[in-house]
Amino acid sequence: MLMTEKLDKVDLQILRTLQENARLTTKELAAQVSLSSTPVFERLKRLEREGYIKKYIAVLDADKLNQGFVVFCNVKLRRMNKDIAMEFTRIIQNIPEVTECYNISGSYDYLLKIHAPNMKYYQEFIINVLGTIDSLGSLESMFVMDEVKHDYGLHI
Amino acid sequence: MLMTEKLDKVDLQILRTLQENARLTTKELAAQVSLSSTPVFERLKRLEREGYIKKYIAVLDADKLNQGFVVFCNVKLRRMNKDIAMEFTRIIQNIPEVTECYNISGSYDYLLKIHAPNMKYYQEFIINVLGTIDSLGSLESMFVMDEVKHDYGLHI
DNA sequence: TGTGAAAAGCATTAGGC
DNA sequence: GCCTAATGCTTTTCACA
Repeated sequence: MLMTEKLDKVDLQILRTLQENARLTTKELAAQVSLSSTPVFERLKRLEREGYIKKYIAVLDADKLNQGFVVFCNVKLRRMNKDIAMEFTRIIQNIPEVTECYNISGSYDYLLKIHAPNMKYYQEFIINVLGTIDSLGSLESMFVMDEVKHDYGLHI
Repeated sequence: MLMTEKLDKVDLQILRTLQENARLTTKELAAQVSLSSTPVFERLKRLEREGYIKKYIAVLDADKLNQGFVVFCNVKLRRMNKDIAMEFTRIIQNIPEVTECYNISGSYDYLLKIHAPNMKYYQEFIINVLGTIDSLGSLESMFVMDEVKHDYGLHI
């Protein structure tokens, strides 16, 4: 990774604003930072090119789309070694219900975030999908009762 | 919440596509679903209006923005009752390092996701910020060593 | 619902400070 | 770096199938 120049206040303001609303026009962004469209357009392209902006996404309503049953799942592997870990992470990539997976420190090896339509679906998912992964040792489900806070965006 | 009509295949395809790239033009979206711009534009407005699309965001690179030290933190309250829970969640809303907070089932009451620049910052954050919350009982940090998977988008 | 055409507005480039 | 001005697209509206 090449070292890139430091971001100035305007760059940071652009990033902050886009974290909140990625569909603003260049013109609207420009108004926010008190510049004309041209420099904002160029800065934006630079920020994309240099990887500060990874992608633009639409955040959907999980409840309305029948994916509102959310579970964090702690996973311990059968044994933590390279082959078993690689097998596990490879399989996880192809399970769409698992939307996030982190290798973490502590009593467990991985933390998964799982989206399902409901408890029944989740129970069957555990039995028929996660439970069949050979590299998996043990598993602990933490059901999300309430999403208290979800900032899409960093504190920059 | 009013009951809205069911989504058809085209609506779902639009949502799926926007989860991947929220900056596609109406025209590009239209090409994907083999329609002209007009109906796609109208469907999009409807999906926004009815709340299927909550917002559009730019996903930034946390490492490049000095927020790449990520920790999941299990929190147990001093006592789990309404007042204490409300106080805790109110405070959490105003801590920018805490990007996510879930009320969960299990041995702990809350699961937090925290972004920090580095371990030293995090340690001071625990002592000076989280540790000073009166409603907090105990705390367990799980450090993210690797983000194995992060799908921005639901399986729809 | 859909199409296609037209008006209004934006993104993008060029030329200059 | 920035600006303004010009261009070619896109979005958005409208008339109509």
